[in-house]
Amino acid sequence: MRCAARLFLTRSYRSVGVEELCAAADVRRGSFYYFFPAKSDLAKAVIDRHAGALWARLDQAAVAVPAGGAEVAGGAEVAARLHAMADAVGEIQTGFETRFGRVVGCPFGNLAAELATTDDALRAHLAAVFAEWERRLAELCRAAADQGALRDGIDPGLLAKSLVAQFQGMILLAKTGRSAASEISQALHQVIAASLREGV
Amino acid sequence: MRCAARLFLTRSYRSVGVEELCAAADVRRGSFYYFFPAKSDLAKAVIDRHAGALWARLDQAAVAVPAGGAEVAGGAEVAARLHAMADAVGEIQTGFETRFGRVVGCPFGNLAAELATTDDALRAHLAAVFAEWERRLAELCRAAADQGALRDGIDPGLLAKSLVAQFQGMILLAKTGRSAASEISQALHQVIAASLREGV
DNA sequence: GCGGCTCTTGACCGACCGGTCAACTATGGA
DNA sequence: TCCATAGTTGACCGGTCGGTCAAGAGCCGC
Repeated sequence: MRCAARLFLTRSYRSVGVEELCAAADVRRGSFYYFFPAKSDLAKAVIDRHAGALWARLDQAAVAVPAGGAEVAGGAEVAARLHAMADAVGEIQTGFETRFGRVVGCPFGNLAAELATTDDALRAHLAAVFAEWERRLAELCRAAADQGALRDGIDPGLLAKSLVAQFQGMILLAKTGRSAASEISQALHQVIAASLREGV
Repeated sequence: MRCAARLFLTRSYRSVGVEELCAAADVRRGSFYYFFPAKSDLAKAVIDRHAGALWARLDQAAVAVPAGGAEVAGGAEVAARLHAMADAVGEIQTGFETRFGRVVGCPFGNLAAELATTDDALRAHLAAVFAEWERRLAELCRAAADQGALRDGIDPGLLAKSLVAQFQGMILLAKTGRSAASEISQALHQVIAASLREGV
């Protein structure tokens, strides 16, 4: 599964055959099919693995923000949490960038773009990951809205979705244009800052 | 080429073989290779076709905005142009949605995600399209900045890239989550509105 | 030693992949 | 009428795809 994660990330799902997958892991072809009914089940397992890592990273980013006493700060804490989330996903990508020498894309986004139209089970599985990601951000955005930290006209739910989209889009552009991973979190910070009221 | 555009869009590059491509166009396999050296050259041609359509649509959106007398409006015109751009790309997607019954993704984004890591020539070709798209938006954003229409701290170049990314990300989420195309332009409008000064 | 279980192995399957090719036909100008 | 050129055709290539399977290996309690 570690090898699969690496190969799917640096190349793509369809471009990596079961043969190559097994060779990389020093496993024989037949053994693979003893544990996985099909190649797509391996992909599902890889997705779950990445998802677990992402939730852990997001949780870690959330607790890293010192809890300011309740809402007295007028949303400063929730704003810091949003920026911390942006940094967290940005750091995951810079990690990939140093490991592989270039931006390789989001594990979910890559698979989603490639397989959403051809494998409905994987599509649904990835949709659930995106939904959970959005839900976590929406919680934060709603909290920001409740504290009056969002500008007029900003819908917290749409902002949450926009942030996931911003990340997915930036990483696609970085991967295609061979640009640096640092741009990704920059763009996220700018969108967040633009959505928050002046001064928070 | 029309058939190829449809099949690449509704499925994916690698999932559609040359055989099927030819069958859909009622062309024999050998004839195809008389005109295209390889399957990837067809993809390149399809990309160019889509790109031409996109530039035409963006130009059309630009002239649709009535030119307010110079910069006296304090950026209202340039703001309208930005929103018109968002509507234009949104309409392209709703067009696809009605044609195919679901959000099928961006012709460039789909191919970029799938092929950026496995076909460097196509990757570079797509990167050029994204760069041109960004350049067109950056022109608008810089004009907005010159007229003082952008909020403090908003970098026009980064905003331009963010808008392309927002579109790419939203469409990926819509495609994966089987949601409506209308969300795409909504998110774009919200990002644009958040980046502009109050009142413009 | 034995039976039963988990796991491994490599040969094998049909289907399909992108791409080639020599032979053929249709067309249009001289 | 003849020829050159443009375009067509379907058989064919080696390679790879995801997936199957019967046989066997290692290990366990008994």
